[in-house]
Amino acid sequence: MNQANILLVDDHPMLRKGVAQLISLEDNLNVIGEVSSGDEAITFAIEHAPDLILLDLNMKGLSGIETLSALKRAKVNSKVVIFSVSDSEADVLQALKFNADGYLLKDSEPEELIEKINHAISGEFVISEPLTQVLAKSLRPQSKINVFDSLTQREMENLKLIASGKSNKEIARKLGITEATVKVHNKNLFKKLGLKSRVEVAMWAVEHKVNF
Amino acid sequence: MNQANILLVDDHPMLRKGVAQLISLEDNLNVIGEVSSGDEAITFAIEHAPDLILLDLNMKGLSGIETLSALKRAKVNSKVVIFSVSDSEADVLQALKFNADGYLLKDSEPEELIEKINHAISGEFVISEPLTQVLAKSLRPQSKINVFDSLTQREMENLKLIASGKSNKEIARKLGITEATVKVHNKNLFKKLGLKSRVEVAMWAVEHKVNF
DNA sequence: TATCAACTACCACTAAAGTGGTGGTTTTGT
DNA sequence: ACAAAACCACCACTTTAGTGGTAGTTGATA
Repeated sequence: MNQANILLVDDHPMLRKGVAQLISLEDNLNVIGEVSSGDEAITFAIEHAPDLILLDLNMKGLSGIETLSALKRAKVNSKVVIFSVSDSEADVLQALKFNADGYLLKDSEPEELIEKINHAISGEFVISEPLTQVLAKSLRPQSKINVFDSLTQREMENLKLIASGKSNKEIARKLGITEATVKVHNKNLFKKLGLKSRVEVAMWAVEHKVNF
Repeated sequence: MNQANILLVDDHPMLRKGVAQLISLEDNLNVIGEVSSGDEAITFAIEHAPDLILLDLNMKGLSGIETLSALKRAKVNSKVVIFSVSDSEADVLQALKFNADGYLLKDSEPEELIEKINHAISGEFVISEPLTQVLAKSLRPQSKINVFDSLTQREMENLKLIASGKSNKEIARKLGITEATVKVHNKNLFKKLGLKSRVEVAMWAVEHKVNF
């Protein structure tokens, strides 16, 4: 690849100029477009198929995430790297969920930014280093302090076994009690967690990162 | 805190010496113990309650993860930071799952190691920078190429709704078809995925990072 | 000691989930 | 053009899940 074509999407013209300026200093990178909204980004991307799209998160109109999602749905082949001020867990996770090809912070050092952009173009997933903590945190088990230890031993066991896809009959066999009793524990479990089916219990377990 | 007390756990004496040497150069860090197995680590930790435990993953006898799990179960208050050569996704994720307080690579630069150890002692979760990619990857949706698009539109919709905890009746209403038909789609869905209950389907969806 | 909470167990009943078999429409390959 | 395959829809029927109520045992607490 000679030059990689880049599209900038951000509703702050000044910031676009700054980034464009920075990128234009690299002779293997080329800004082929600057737009200020998600709609424009989608139109432009479909037409010009840039190699990489640097996408702001907080825009008027279509949000960055919506734009990302739309781009992916439209099967645009461009790499899409989020470029945001936000280091909030929710934003980062949502970007990952919708298959962003990277997430860079606006306060990155210019050199780092250029370096990561190059990596992204060559197909690597990139993310600003300070976000490492955020990612790790979202993968670690939760506090477990509240609802969690209001559960009895049996209820806890049922919780885990339900989340493992076991039927009441199997649970009964495994715990050496009757199926009727298993159902009672389930009933109590549901009430404590405010849920109404074993599927919800299973998803609750995932949500709260229960080890089963 | 004047000096932080550190326990080294690794079955390579040479490596322990090296790390101990490095740490002893810092006057706020103090190696109070070196052991070569998980069992010893647990005994020592309970007795001396070190501030931080640097724990190797690949040991003879109790594995690092087993040791970690045992330490946490024993309610040892020490921070436990994994210190390993492995950058494999499985190892990192397992460490997180069992509530490690950090994961550092053995090929880290000495300065970085010291820095991260200090952060860990002050309660921060630490992780070597190269592992960022690993974490991000594990949070991103999967390839989706295989089993995934062998599913029909309806089956896909059912999959998502089941994982959202919806009942067949609710799904039927939402899709504007009868409950009987929903059940048929479920049946086919189960067969294609090789599962036998909606709970398994829900967990499968989580496993494969389906967006629902 | 009286009481409360957890665990166990059983029953009867309702609701929901899952299975086998039918048929009709659209898509695909020959 | 036509058969095969894939998809969607429905019903009847069986199995599993969930609810309400009763009750005996144990261990902790007031």
